[in-house]
Amino acid sequence: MNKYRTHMIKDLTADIKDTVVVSGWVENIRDHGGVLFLDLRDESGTLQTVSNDDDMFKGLAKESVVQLTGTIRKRSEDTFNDRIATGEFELLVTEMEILAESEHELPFEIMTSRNSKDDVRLKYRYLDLRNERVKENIILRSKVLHFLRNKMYDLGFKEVQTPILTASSPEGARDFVVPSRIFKGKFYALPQAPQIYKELLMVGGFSKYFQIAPCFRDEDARADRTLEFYQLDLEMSFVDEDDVLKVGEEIFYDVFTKFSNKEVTKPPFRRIAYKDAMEDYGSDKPDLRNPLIIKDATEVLKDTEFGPFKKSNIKVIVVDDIGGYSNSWFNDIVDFASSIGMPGIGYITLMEDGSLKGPIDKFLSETERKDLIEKFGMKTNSVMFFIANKNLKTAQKFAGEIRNYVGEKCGLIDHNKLELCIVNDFPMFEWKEDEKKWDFCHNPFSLPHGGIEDYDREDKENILAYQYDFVCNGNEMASGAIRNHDLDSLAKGFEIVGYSREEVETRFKSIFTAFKYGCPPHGGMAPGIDRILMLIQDEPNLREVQAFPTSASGADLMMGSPSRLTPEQLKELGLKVKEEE
RNA sequence: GGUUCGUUAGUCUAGAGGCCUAUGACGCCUGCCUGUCACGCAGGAGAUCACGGGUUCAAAUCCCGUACGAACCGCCA
Repeated sequence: MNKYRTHMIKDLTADIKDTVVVSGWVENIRDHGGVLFLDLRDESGTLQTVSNDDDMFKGLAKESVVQLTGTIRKRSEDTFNDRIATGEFELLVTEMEILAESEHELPFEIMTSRNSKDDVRLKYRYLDLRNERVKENIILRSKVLHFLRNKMYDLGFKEVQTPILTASSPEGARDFVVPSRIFKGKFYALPQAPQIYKELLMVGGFSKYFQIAPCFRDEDARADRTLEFYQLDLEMSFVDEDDVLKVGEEIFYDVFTKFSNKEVTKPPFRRIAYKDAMEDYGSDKPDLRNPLIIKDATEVLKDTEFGPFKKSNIKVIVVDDIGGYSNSWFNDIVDFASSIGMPGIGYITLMEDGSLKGPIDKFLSETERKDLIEKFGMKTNSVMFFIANKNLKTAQKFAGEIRNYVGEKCGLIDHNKLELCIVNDFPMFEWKEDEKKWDFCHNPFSLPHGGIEDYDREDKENILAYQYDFVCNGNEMASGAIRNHDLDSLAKGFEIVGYSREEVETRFKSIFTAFKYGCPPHGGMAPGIDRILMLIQDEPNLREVQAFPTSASGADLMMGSPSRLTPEQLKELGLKVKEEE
């Protein structure tokens, strides 16, 4: 191949007769006195090498970079190692050259790096990356990117790159900003998403655009949310909602079936209206692996004497076959409920003799008992949980959390499934009680179902938008919409949340000007690459599928960012920084 | 901004007011060993118990604060 290696380790076979040169890292040395083994690792695999020279590997530290020359020798059958691909042969080393020595003491052992705490791993991420599983995640990421890119080209999309230095946008997440040296006192912003650019591409005549786009949001991170992440951003013109959803279904189905062994939902995915998702699952990202469905018992219990249920929305969840569980089992659920801020959670068990048992029972009338059992299909030994709250949304949200918790606790979740659905028909507006005003529920640029006339409706909470999320196993995987390409309609939507037409035209100048010159109907979506990888690899944390992640607080422990600038740099940028004492 | 949990040799970890001159494993160093493969055996070095303050006769251990880490709420159109 070249002067460093004749083969990558994965390309070695037992029958190679010529002299072999391989290079890589020393994974381990086993000295048996008279016979020594050195495990060599390169990007492609691991190889046992052997020497009978006691001094051959003397003083050599693990993880040093070496070049080994020798010949391939078949192992005797009783010394095969079926744990590595090269386990039926070894390299008899005649010569070793140390290309780069490593410290003898490492921050952690490569083989078990994933057991170390996150901060140590991130500080020495390049060592962590040598770990097989960590490396595998990043290699898989490469494969998925390759696959998605090919897929998009196959589907007739054109890849277009849009600026990273762009303008701060008034809506949405906080922007990361970059000071301009030339325009002192002015700032660029990093894109939260290439939203406006891709719509302008539609105006520019591109009908199928995609980009594997970096997105930046200056908001607090979570296990499934980082400051910067990648989306498969796509937009299409002359399409309706179904056209876009079909593309999304194909992308998700293909990428999951290709890279995961789990059972993947076949298209078409179930469409669930936002309202139904909230009602049945207590979430706009329902985990459909969980068979539990939330029911509404408000009507049945409308005359209840039980204080916490009075004048409340009452949600119930029935779980079969758990009636016999211990008090502490149920107390754990009560503890969970209190940990998420619920005032309490009631439950009743249907006994064999048809009676009900549990803390709530004594507050129920005979009619209520009968109705609850019949209406919600309680069987012997099933338990009904009660989630009550005066605010409907709160009741739904709490019920959704209980549904998730109990579903997992009861082992009802099939972890061998990737269960997809599409939540759509999001409401355009929601009423902000504290501000006493309407606000956009999702994306202000989405098209309302009824067009511009919709905005004249009195029941603004019922105005629905062509807006949709792809959801998998309870994770929001992609978000998208058919956009509103009518200027008057857009302006009217903004009016409802309190912006004058002049204001809107100034704030969204590019869009409002561009749309005056013939904007085709268009829509799109943006699947999250990191979350796709997280699900494929079953990682609990997004950072496991990123090559160089920051800590959850956004600090890069390896690079030391964010960092201070020198006074000279600040001066050149025209910036003054308030010093910490 | 808030809630919860955490921080003990290079790494992971034990520890519940005096049994701590801090446990164990891995790693590291030295020696032995001709077939191991997360080799084995023997020996050795390695920890101001995150930092600052307090309570106490006595603190790794209890309390307060700070820093850092993790999960979550807010936030993320």
